[in-house]
Amino acid sequence: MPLSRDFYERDAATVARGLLGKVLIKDGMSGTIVETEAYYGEDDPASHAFNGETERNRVMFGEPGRVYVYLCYGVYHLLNITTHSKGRPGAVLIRALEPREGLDEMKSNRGLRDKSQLTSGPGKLTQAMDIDLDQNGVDVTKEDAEIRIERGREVEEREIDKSSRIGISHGQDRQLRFFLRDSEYVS
DNA sequence: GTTCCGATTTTCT
DNA sequence: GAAAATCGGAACA
Repeated sequence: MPLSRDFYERDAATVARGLLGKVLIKDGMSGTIVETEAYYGEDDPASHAFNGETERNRVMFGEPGRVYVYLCYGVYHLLNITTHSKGRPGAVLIRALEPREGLDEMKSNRGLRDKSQLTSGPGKLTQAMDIDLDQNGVDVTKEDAEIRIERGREVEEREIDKSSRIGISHGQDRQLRFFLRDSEYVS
């Protein structure tokens, strides 16, 4: 059973923390989420929503629990899940996974054999799972959705570490990156 | 082992 | 015209 919409209809940092240990599923491939980042709206200069709604970031302004995919540096797709509520932009960037099922297909998609390199970064995991703009707007709370997120194991507070977000030039003061301290798959 | 650089596209100034 | 939520390969040590 996918997580319900209530799960996503909360503060972005709360959702980012809560997603650690959950399982991302697509096309028979799956992985445990081990690293996330929270993004807000008009008060967050690092967020795509900072300068208001555009065609690209529209889904961030819609209902929570949806996939927001966009192209980074014109090369890599990055996977986010929307949070907060309709009209209040927010999203969680999925930065890294620990591969669980469908390893052969992920290796094929990445052209790699090394398991630890399969999904240890936001651009890598979308390549491994074959995620691109086609998945933008998918509702991850639906049982038959192309991309789903289900309950994995419960994560203890002591397993979680946090830091500043990566690859941004503004808003580095806030500790909005969350990851499993001992995971080998963190970027 | 580390550091540097290019790819490529959307958005905003 | 520049910057952006990245990655992998090349160059060097």
